Amino acid sequence: MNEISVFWFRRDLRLEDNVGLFAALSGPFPVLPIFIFDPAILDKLENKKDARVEFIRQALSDLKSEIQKRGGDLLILHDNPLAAFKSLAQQYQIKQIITNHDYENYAIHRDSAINLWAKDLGIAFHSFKDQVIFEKNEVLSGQNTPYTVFTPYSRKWKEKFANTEWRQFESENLANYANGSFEMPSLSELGFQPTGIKFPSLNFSDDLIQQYTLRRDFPGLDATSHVSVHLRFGTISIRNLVKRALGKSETWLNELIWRDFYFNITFHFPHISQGIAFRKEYDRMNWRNNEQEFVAWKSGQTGYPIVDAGMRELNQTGFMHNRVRMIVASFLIKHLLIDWRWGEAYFAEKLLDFDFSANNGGWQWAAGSGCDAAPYFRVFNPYLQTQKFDKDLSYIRKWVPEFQELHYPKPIVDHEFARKRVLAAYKEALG
DNA sequence: GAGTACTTTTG
DNA sequence: AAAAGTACT
Repeated sequence: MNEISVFWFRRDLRLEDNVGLFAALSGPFPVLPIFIFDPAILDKLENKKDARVEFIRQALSDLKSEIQKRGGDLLILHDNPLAAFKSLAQQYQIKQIITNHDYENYAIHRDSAINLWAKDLGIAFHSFKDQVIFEKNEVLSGQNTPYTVFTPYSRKWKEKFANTEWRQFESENLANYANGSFEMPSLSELGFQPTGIKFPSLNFSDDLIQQYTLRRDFPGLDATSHVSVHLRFGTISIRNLVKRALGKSETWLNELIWRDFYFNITFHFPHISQGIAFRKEYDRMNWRNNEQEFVAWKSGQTGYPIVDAGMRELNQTGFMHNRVRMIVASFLIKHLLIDWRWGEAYFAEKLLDFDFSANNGGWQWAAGSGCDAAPYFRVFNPYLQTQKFDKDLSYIRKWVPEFQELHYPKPIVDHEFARKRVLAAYKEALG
């Protein structure tokens, strides 16, 4: 049997600047690159029209042809990962398994099971930092504790970044692949159907980064970079993005640092992965959790045009402008008094760029229960938000075409009434 | 232990 | 100006 290294792609679906792939291709054995569609993840997706599965397939198909150009092929499996490795080990003499770190709860357990199995067979298992700039205990406070406030974290991050030597991992220039030729599973074989959703194209230029601070808050402008979906699946490298941000926009760089920050929070505070609030006392909240109002929110029928526009953008495209994400989150939690986890779950289902850490961080920020969160008594006023950020109503008109100021359905709850109600609810829970 | 600062606000 | 509290140095 042929001796090989297996490189396991997960959230790093690119050849360029891929740390683990570079290590694999630099090693002594030909590399068999694989990707595994995991039924445990796919079966949880209740809606069988899921654009993220299509995005992954497209990215895999691109990867496949790039790898073929370099004399190998990408093996795409649809199986429980441990079972997949067991059967691979019967066909190849696997000398090592190489991959990049994945920090989510499920992934950590999955990887450690495979690591254990490999160890028993004398197969080396190596994993690399690739997805973030700094991980685990690399950025700690003076007390050697993880930061829970963004600004001091970001100061330390920047200091450390400046004092670190950064190299390129030119994995795309290496071609040490094992021979092979494999079929690609079709969408229907994976149990999914086409959605018709188009992916937002990367809107990413030096010009955009430079104007980011001025323009990013206006959802009617196309002024966001849309890198999030590429970061989610690793079709773009975080190191390249940071390099491009340096010296151009502190605000845009900070957004990338927020991403590292939330990954770190997930790593250091595992209770947030069990559905518990970062600040546990916020779980004493007495939510109303009205099902009908939740349906109205999801479908964009709250009678608040800016909220409805955001939810319709999400439903139709799998994307929502960040300013509007804050508005709809605040509305669900504070105006409707619905548990932020319901909103978190709906975003998880719909967002193409869904990432556990960033999504959970964002929702708990809005709920006041998170690290460095908005104070609970800050209740976004949807009318003022519209005044400030969509004054010409261009965003609202785009997503709510029937909108006419005088003939819009009545709000499902009065703003001032809801504001007082939620302040009382928080006081009761926290007092 | 003191002093400073804290993403994205509102009435 | 006010909303509450605490993380960090």
